[in-house]
Amino acid sequence: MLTIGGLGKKTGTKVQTIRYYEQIGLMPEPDRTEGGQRRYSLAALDRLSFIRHARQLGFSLDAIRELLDLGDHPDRPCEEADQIARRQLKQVEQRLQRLEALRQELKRMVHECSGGRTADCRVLEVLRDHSECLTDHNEIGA
Amino acid sequence: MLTIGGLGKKTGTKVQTIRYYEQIGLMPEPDRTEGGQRRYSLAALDRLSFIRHARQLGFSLDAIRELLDLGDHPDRPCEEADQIARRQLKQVEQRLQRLEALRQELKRMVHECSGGRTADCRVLEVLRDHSECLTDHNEIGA
DNA sequence: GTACATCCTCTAGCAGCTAGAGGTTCAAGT
DNA sequence: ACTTGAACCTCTAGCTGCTAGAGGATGTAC
Repeated sequence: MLTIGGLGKKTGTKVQTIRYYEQIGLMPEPDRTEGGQRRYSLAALDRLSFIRHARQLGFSLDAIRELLDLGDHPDRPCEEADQIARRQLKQVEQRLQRLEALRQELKRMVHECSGGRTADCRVLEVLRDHSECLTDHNEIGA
Repeated sequence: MLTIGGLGKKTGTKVQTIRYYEQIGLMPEPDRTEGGQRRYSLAALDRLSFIRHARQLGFSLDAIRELLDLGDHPDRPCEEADQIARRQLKQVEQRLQRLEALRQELKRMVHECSGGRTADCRVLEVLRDHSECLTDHNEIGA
């Protein structure tokens, strides 16, 4: 039986975050000691590891919820899980494209700055005038 | 003199967002009609364009605030602006690296899924067991 | 028996918006 | 001059995914 702190250490999760996952129903309510402290089973450790790993791969908490549900029904076809992953992959690829365009733009900005007065700063100039951009970067590249 | 809606259209910004920028002091308080509606000058249009463009390039509102300050002092050296841009470039490059690693992992996951039952789903399996990963993806790739 | 690390709940905050309620103003058409 | 209706106003609350802090209780080791 793990304390919440122990579980946090094993999974690289802050204590508050674990409680937050419980609050939003992503982690089940664990057993408690007589004094009211949480004690976690190995199943909880597995589940949290899954969640954290999926987070690291950029899945949203909603997507993770779906994936966890699917994992609980081993006999259902796995198409859904596959689709969620494909969707995620697509998103990642789109973000990559946008970020790459941003990188180009920023690089150009920085390289053209020769270090004079701000009045002549290419960085500020480019920001002032979108038409100088080589790429369309219409969405935030985050 | 532009209405807030007109300004929004010209810059691709939602009306609420413009008011939000005003609230946090990124946009100055504009003139008002007798009835209390906002009316914007061309200077305001320039400023908002600058802000939106910088946002598209991924700068934080704080960074933008700094950049705007620098733009208001044309005689100061532009090193600072350059540094802000370099910092941003670095961040973008780091994100690109992480996202690329995630893409690999997701691609592998998806390709290995042969479409059976969830019990045998590679997607779920990989998520369950981090040790199957080829890459370290310790931070969220967002 | 006492120290003190860890736990508890609760509330509020972060970025950067976005949406809605409930009401007012402006400009165009008649 | 009057009416319509789109666009404006303020205010509050919500989104994601946590994170931090207050103020107090518990558990464990010595």
